[in-house]
Amino acid sequence: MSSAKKQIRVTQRDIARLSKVSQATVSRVLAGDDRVDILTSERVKQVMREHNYRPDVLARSLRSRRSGLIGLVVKRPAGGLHDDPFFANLASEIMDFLSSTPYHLCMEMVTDRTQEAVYDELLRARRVDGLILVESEARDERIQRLQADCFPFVLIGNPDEIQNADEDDQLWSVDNDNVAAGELAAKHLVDAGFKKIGILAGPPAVTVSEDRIEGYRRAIAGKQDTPMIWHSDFGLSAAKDTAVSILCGEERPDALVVLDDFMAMGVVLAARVCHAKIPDDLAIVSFNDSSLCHVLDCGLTSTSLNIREIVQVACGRLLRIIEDKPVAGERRVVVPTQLKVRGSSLPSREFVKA
Amino acid sequence: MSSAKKQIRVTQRDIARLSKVSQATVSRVLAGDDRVDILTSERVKQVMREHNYRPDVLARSLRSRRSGLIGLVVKRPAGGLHDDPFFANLASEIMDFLSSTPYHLCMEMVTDRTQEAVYDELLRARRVDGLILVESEARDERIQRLQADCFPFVLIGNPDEIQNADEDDQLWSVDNDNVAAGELAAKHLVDAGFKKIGILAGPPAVTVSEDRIEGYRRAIAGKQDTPMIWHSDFGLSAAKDTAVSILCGEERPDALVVLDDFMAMGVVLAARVCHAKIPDDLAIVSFNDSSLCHVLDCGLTSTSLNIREIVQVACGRLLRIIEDKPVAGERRVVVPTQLKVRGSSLPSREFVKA
DNA sequence: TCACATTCTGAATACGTATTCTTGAACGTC
DNA sequence: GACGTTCAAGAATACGTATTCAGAATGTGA
Repeated sequence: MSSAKKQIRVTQRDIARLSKVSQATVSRVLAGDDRVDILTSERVKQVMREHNYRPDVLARSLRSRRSGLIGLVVKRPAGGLHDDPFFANLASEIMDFLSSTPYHLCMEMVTDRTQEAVYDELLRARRVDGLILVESEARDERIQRLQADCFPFVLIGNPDEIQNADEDDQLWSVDNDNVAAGELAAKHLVDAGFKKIGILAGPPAVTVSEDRIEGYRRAIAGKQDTPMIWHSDFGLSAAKDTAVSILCGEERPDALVVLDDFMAMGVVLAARVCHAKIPDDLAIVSFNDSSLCHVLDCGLTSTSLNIREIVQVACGRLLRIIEDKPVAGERRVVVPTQLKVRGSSLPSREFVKA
Repeated sequence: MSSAKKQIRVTQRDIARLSKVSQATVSRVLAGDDRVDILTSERVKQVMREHNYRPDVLARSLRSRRSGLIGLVVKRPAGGLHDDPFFANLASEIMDFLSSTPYHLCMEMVTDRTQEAVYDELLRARRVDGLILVESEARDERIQRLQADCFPFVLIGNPDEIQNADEDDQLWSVDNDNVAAGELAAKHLVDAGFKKIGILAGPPAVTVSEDRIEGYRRAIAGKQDTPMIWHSDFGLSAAKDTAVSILCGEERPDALVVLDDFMAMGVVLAARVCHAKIPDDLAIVSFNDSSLCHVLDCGLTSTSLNIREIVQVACGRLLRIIEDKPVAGERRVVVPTQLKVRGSSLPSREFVKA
């Protein structure tokens, strides 16, 4: 019985009929058009309120050729999204930003296999007005397509490897300077007096790995003879395994730059296994400044990526591009990182070492 | 120059003109209507391919009165979503589920203040076809409204407090049995031989707190004279503070049921501060079975909520409701939980105690 | 009084699709 | 040869809105 209750929609036509005006006038009232008589306007508004009118977003979208949706496509990592606090942060900040705009967030998870279909569905079918692309791997062919289609998008990530030779092609991007961030992190360890500083990076092909390694190289240049570089998959247990073999190895580092907080926790576990005390036997600096940093009792020194600011810039620009307004500033915005120093990089024998 | 490249849309009318048929026929071909001649159909399809045609989701939505979007509204917690792995999991699983359907996920973050507006925008404006509601607090007036409007939704959470007296009102829900989960967790500690088992719950008004406390009570009934119950806000540091005062208090428990993994990590930190060894001085069992469980070197015993299964049921039902198909099974589905036993609840002196 | 600008509003149209209604032809059947 | 029947496909319409165009009413200046 109750399920038979039919959801009847109040349209502008209904409001028009009830206020003895035309549908066009109702539309104008809604748009705040000044050319409509103040009295008429008030009357119509009153009727709208009385009948609880709400414009239909579907019709409006068709007419205006705008869906009001911003797309965020994330690639499904091997073990689900669970372990990646970066995306939770990102999505959270984006929602936060969009909540003060007329736009909404449409989030999609793709695998390599479904990527093509999702692209079609989201862009060509006009489901979203614009796209936020999060790129970790260099040379993504998607970007070429988006540019070719003149589809509004911004890139969160490093465009260097991607940048089209054609200067005319608009590629707006925002990113941290990961080289600088890597340098900052490693330099902090150098300054703290460590002598055998290593870096545990993610897989080699990933831009963020490469960049931070480069920064690390710069920081230790002249301070340390040979760089100590290891790679591991992202995720806690992979990092732990690698870290165990590092700590049991010949050339044990006394400090480690680790590519993210989850991996750092893996290193922490490995250190316990290998009886290395943090920070005295092994100092750690990592990236992301997630809540994991507080899980370590002495606190994990980590690099804040200022995701909030990244999102502000990225979304702000995307909306301007969508609405065809001029975008101010550089093509590529670099958001500064900040090192949050905590116990994991502050050895108690600091002065002894120095 | 390049920005002037105008995105021209290929419509059914274009395809119709080019294949010398009517627009209606093109639509029929697209729908796979058998009443269209096979030769015509092939010809039209060929033209579609040649011109890279894609139906316009906006127009289709207006016509079919379906947006193809599923809404997920999350309340913004005090410190952002970052600390809540539950939502990251949930969103991730939902996206996963929807990726094999024609639906997409529209995620929205609200505060208490913006809740009303979002409800209007999402539902009344027909932006989404259905809603996944995640309810922690009892008696949410939103549910009444959704029911009154006959809007398709499913509830993830316990409907007991919410359930309308009117049996006819459709309220589909899926949830863990948190009483059972609480009982299971506490019983595990009883069986392990602990004598002074406490529970560190979240804020009192929250259903999940109440239910698990109730389960805890049942488990210790007859085994332990007085229940030891504490409340704290969610989040690592709040839990840590509370845990410190617990461990420094008069009646120190030898085992603690903690409401989620993040709070449990807070307890772990507190234990270090108070020189309590885990699990020998303090055993811990918590909930969510997140990746945080592996951050503790001995492993954190935790209760898997089977979020994947919850999402399967919830989304499966929601889609059937939206498409007006009969929904099978109970109004309220209870997804079982599983205790993942790890080191934090396995004292080395287990047999000594027993 | 007439020409003309101004102010408000209604009629008509378009957005791109799905569907209903109608038509035309081909094909028996009586 | 007149009359259903069936099949394929076109014409027309509707979904709910925004916008363009046109018209009525009023006021203004000569």
